[in-house]
Amino acid sequence: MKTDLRIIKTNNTLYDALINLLKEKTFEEIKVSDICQKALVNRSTFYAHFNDKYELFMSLINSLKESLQTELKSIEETNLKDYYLKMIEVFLNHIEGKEQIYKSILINNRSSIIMDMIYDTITEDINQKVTKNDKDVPNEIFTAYYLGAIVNTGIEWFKNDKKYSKDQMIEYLDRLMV
Amino acid sequence: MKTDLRIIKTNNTLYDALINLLKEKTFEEIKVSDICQKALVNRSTFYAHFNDKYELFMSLINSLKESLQTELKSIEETNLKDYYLKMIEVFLNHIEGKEQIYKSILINNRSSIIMDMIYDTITEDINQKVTKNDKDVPNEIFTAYYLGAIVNTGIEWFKNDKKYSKDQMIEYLDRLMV
DNA sequence: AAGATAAACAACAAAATGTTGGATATTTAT
DNA sequence: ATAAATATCCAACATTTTGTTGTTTATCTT
Repeated sequence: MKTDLRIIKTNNTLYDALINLLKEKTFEEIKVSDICQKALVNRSTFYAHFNDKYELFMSLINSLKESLQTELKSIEETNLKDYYLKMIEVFLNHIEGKEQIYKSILINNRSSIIMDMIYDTITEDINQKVTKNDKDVPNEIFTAYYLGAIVNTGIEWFKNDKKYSKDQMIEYLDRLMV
Repeated sequence: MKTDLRIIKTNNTLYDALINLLKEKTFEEIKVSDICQKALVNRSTFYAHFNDKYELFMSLINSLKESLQTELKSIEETNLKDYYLKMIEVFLNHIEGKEQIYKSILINNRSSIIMDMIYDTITEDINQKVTKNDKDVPNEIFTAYYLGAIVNTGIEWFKNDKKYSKDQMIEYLDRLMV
């Protein structure tokens, strides 16, 4: 049994409304009524779908997470170094592909949830595929270090209007990772 | 003209109340009335000091920022590598010193604002002191990379109940930075 | 085309936010 | 130690935002 078109439709317009509002104000400043007004959806309908704005937001974040997860699946390398190099590419492609959404969230809001989401998602993927590192350091530390470096660099690149090309960035990150 | 003791007093109890509430719930879930109730401060008094709970929160974050700034001043190294090694120490000491506050914020809440604050503060300090890096990569990229790595590793260490000693962590980070 | 159901609408209750004026308590400065 | 200054308390109120509900209308599914 497939989902009613009307449901998909209102969900999407609610997502869109939220994304656009995020360009104007902080998430905290956005009221449920703002979202509904922009989405041309009745407030009672909103509550039929989500308990509050956080649920809507998390649902949005979750759809991003699912995309990222799928994209990470393409990485087959289990060797640490190779995995990271591939991952950098997948990651930069990912945020570039969802540019509008990421931009709207990163403009007025602190990188927060998004970074956590990305970080967690990649960590899970790494833990499944890569088992040990060559340096003499515990795995969690190792992962925290390199993921922190790569994700943060990617986000900064993105926030600064992608001053360098994606290929250039991959090049830079490769060089730094040596 | 020094500040009225009463003001300092209520401000402090409001901070304390917020910090303790953060151990129990998300910042979003905390209401102004909750804070006042816990602080034994009248709600109208709260509004005499802060426009909303965000202002209180940001004021708290800001006091953390000021400490960190002061502590970073002790670093005199302008050579990049040396700066980072010193900075790691200052940084880990900083979060360990304010353990209770950082813990309360990091338990139920996403690392977000805190990480941004730390990241921004150290970046400013770096930009004042260190001018160029040896690798063939733009400065912002370089900084984003290493700071992302170090700060993230530090936060993860802290969130996981400091499984390793601080000296051990400094050792690990030194090794990874080579 | 008929039945099912989502969305709109309107009305309401409750929670939380802000604001205000006057009484009370504490602090500062003399 | 006391007077003047002012921060806090208190209580009441207006406003905003959140949630909920029952009915009608529109849209989708089969």
